[in-house]
Order: sequence, then C-alpha cells, then structure tokens
Amino acid sequence: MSDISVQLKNEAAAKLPAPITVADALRQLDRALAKQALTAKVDGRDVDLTFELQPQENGDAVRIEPVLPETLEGLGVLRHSTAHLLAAAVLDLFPGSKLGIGPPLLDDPRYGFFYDVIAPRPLTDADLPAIEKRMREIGKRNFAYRREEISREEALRIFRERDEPLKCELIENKGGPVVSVYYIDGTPFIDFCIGPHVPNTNKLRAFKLLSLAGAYWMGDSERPQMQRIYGTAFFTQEELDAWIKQREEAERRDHRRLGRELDLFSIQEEYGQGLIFWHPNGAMIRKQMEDYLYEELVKRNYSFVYTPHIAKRELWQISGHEQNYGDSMFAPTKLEDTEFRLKPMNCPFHIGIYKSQQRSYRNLPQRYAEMGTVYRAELSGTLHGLMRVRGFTVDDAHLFCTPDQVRREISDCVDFVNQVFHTFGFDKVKFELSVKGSDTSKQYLGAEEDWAQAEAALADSLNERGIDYARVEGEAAFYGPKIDFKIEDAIGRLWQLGTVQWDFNLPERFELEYIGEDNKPHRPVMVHRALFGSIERFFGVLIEHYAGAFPLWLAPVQIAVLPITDRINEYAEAVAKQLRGDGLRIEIDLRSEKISAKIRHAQLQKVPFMLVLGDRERDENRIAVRERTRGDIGTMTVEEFQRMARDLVTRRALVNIE
RNA sequence: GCCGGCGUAGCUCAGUGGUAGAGCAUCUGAUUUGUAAUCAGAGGGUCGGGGGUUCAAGUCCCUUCGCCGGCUCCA
Repeated sequence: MSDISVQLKNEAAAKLPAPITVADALRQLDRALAKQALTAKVDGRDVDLTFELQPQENGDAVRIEPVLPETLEGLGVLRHSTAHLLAAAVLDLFPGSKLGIGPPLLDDPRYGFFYDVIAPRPLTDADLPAIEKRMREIGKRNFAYRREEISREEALRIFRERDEPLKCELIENKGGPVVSVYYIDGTPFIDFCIGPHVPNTNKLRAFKLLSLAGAYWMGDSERPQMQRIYGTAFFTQEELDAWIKQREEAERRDHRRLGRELDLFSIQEEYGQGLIFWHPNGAMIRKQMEDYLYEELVKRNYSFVYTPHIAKRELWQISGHEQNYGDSMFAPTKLEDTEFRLKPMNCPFHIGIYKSQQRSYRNLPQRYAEMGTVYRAELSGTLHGLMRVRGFTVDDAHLFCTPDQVRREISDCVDFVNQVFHTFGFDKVKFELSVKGSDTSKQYLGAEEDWAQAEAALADSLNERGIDYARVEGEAAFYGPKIDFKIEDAIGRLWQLGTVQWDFNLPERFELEYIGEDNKPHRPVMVHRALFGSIERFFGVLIEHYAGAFPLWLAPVQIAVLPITDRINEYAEAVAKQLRGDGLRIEIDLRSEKISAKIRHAQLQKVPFMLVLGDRERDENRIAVRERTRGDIGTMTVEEFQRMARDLVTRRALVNIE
C-alpha cells in the first residue's frame, strides 16, 4: 500500500495511505469539516465524497476543498440532490413515469429546483403532498447516492430497458464514450447525471414541493409537453420557513391585488383580455408619471409628436414588421379595398415625420417623443395583470442623427434612464447589453463593422457611468444591438422596462437621408429608446415597488381631511379648499364615523397625510397632522403644512418626512 | 396557443344531489365621536356561459369563456 500526499485547502500537505476516498481523507485531516462536507473539489474538479483519490503523477500534493453548506455552491448541490430525491419518489409512487431533466435553480428566487416528468396519468396539485411525504420517507432511510461510470452503450442499454426514451435522447446528444449515472440505493431511481451529489439522503431535510406546471421537452413547443414539479430546498428548516414567509409577504404586494384594493385599474373580461382600464386613482398616478417625463423631455430638447394608431398594411410590409413581427400584430382590417393594421410599434410613424421634409446635418439630431399606444396580439396564456397586456403605451422616442452624433445620443439616453430610475427609487435595475449571437440560424442585418461600432458605443455609455451590466449574446434584435433595463416584480419575475436600440434596418428600408456638409445625401443613424418601456408595465412594477404606498408626489389622494364631528365639517371644508387651491389632491371624509374609523380607512387607502380636525384645531386655526407611517406628528398651521407638502411634491421626494 | 388548477354577492370565502349563506364593502337610520373598525336595518346572486344526467344540480358529466401557476413566445 502506497502513500498519497494530500493537501486540505491551503494547509500543509499530509501523507495518507492510498487508496483513500475524499470522505476518509477529510476525516483524517479535519473531522468537523468532514462531517459538514457535501461534496468536494479535488484539484478544482467537482467530485463526490466517495471519489477515490489518485496520487499526482508528478508527486505533488492532491488539493482537496470541501464544498460546505451555507455556500451557493453547496446550495446548488443540495437542491440538485433534492431534485433526484423527488424523481425517486415519483418513480416509487407512479411506476412507469418517464423522466426528463431535474436541475437546481439558483438564479430564480421563486424556486429551488424542478424535475420534468411524464407520469402514467396527469399529476395534479393534490398529488404533491403525497410525493413530498414519500420524499421524506426515503430521505429518512439514509440511502446513498451512488455514482457509477459506465460505457455509453451500457447506459443506453439500461435506460432502454427501463423505457426512458428521453434519457436515452440525452445520452445520445450529450454523453461521451463513458458516462456517469447516479443511483439512489434502495429506490428504483437511476439518472444520467454528471453530479456531484450529497453522500446520502439524510443530508436533505428542509425541502418543499411548490407547484406543478407544464413544460415542453427541450423547451420546444413542437415536442411533447411534460409536467414540471417545482420545489425548493434549504439547509435548515428555519431558512425554508423564512423563505416561505417572505414569499407570502411578496404576494401581498402583487399589483393585481393592490390594483383592486386601491381602485387603480381593472381588466374586464367582457371588454377583452389584456386591455387596461385606468380608474381615476391609477390615472392620476399615470398623469404624474407622464408629467414628470414631459418635463424632462423638454429639458433634454426632445420634440413631441402625435401619430395615428393604425396604418396601411403596406407600411408594415415596407418596415418589415409584417414579415418579422406579423404574428404579434392584430390581423388586417379592410376599408374600401385598402387593408389597415393596428400599430405594434411607433417607429414607422416617426419615420414618416422625419421624411416629411429634406433634412440637413445642421438640424440633426431630431428627437421625436410620443406616448404612443400600441397593440400586440399576445397569446392568452402569456397575459399577466399590467405586466403583459395587448394594448399599452410606450414612452417612445426615436432619435435621428449623423454617425458622429450617435455615441453622444446613446450616452444621453443612458443618463436619462438612470435619472428616471433614481427618481422612482429603483435600486435593483439590471442592465443588459444584448449583442449578436454566434448562432447562424438567426439572420442579422448590417455589416460586421457596424455591429462592432454600435456595440462599443452602447458599452461605453454604460462603462463611463460605472453601471454594471451583463453582456448577453444572441439577444440582440435582428436589426441591431441594444441595452435593456430589467427589474424584478414582487414574486421574483424579471420584466423588461426600457430599452435603447441601435437600428441598422429601418433607415435602409425607408431610405432615410440627410444632406451632409459635402452637399450629398447620407443615411442617418436611428436610435429607438423607451425609459418606462410600457407605461402599464412600469406602473405595475411601481405598485409593487411601493407596495401601493406611493410617495406624496405620485399618490392619487395626497391628503385626507378628517373632521372629528359634524361641528367641524365647515372648518374642514375650508382647510380642504385652501390646500386644493395649491394643487394638492384632497379627500374629505364627512361620514358619520368615529375618528379612528376614518383614520383606518385612510390608512388602508395608503393616503400619505391625514389631517385630524376637532374643536381644538378649529379654535386655534391649526391642523393636527398624521403621517402614513409615522402617525401623529403634531399640529401646525395650514400654511406650514402647505409649504412642507409643496416642497415634497416639487422635489418628488421618495419619503414624506425627513 | 399548450399542461395543471380555479370560477358562488363589489371583495375574501363557506356551502358533497333536496328552500343560496357569512364577514367586509355599499345604502338608510340612529349616534357626534380625539389618532387603525359605533350600533341597527336594508339592498345586492339566471352560483362564469351553454348543453346534458336526475323527480331534483352551485354540487355529477360534456362543452365554452375567463382567471391563476408554468411552458413556448416576448423589437
């Protein structure tokens, strides 16, 4: 028996008798660590604890680094192994089930893992508790996760015998000559899997199955649809409980619930899916959002335009929308032998305005802004509250400029969007630079060097502001690269808001020109940009962001005037009138209710300020002010309050009180 | 569009084949109130729509529409 030199992390190397497994080596080096370890890295390679250490050929020490709980990597292993446990339970309860894939999910806060299955009969939510129970039973019996390396042919034979066609397909597509499979001993489960896994099922304690959903095999809607079982797992029950609690709190912020409770908007079946009705409260907020934007647009030297909602079909053929985007457009409608289509985007209309006269380099850039309402034929299953709708308004703008000007324009757009997010108090915006992919199946327009130049301009505008962004290959539009701004909703879904896009396509298609210094025609560069993206979606995100408690400048009702008795009504009316005269939005509660009931009502409506008025206030000609989150903040004169409120509104302050 | 689930009063929900209910909200009356729910009464429903089984359907079956969670899609 020879020795093997083993080094634990950065500690000194030790000689251990070979052969020896990682688990045994760890036990000899550090018992506490050995107990905790889930898997390990051996010279940087992920392995199970049962992995047998081999001496290095050059005699160097083998470096072991255990993968421990409470690390992201450890969590990934835990969830991956839990997914296997799930599959084992399904096979046990529903023999004959076909298995798909079952990965851990670390990026998506909604879930921890899933496994795709086709059971002999469709599973329903009611089956989840039984499956979870079986997982616990298996878990308690401390079965081992056992890895085996076998030939590809052997693996195919095993999975064919078990009638697992999907697994066979995976092996054929992904497997090398030797593949690894994992068993959970004591169960009928075997998986084609690269690992690594926890040593035994006893490690898995805090897990929960969450939901059941449909999912296409290999994400292809032409292929069979499977059932995806979602679950999550943590190292301790406390972590799991905290996660569940947080999820419940998040659900309380759901904009669909708050939209109803605060009477902000509705969607009405009898009028059509995905069409938004802005009620007075929501419309008031929207007006504040738009007013803010208009103010900024003027400061940034944009021009305003208004354009139609519908245009000749031919226009959409010239623009290429019909060819590239036709599935998302409402079908044509005919009038006197001419076909028309509702607009899914505003760009062709703004181009129409650009083309209405000859342009010179001297009067570029032209910046056309419009709150343009567009209609898209989204599939019914994709609709979601305000976030995904069929009719929405884009705070759109198109910038027409010379090639020399475009970098500056893009940079200004990024500055603008940054300011907007700052104003609304968003701090968790994700920036993505979407560029051309290497995938040749997607047709991209424009020359290689144009793409490189455009990408550099976009990247620079982010870099010069120190904005973190992800570069995403293959996500660019076919007509050019873009920057997207995304944000998470209350339940962890990511939604795209605004975008800045460089367009190689439309200036060509519409043969746009400007006359240059050389007195010759040149092609302008076109940039699309939206900050909110869709006003509906941005509003949805805003509702959840503030949990319905809007800052003063946005709140539909800013101040509730609450007289304590009927005697005070007249004084209350006078106070309300004075504040209204200053442009503040006031509601007065003259109901025959106790003051605590009126306060409760205003609190539930999340009104920022309440003015409690009784005999004392009237006699002293003052008001008692209550702030939504602070409660009673004392009395003051109407003028003092008015000054404070006006200041908060003017500054678009995010909090009502410093 | 596809898979699974769910549709009962404005909202949240109860109602396992035998006379459609509760709380909140709304309206009316009484009460005149000091910082998160005063009391009493009233109105409100073709139980999502259509069809079927049955002596009898909110309840069972079929179908259709919508909603929810995913998948696909998402300029």
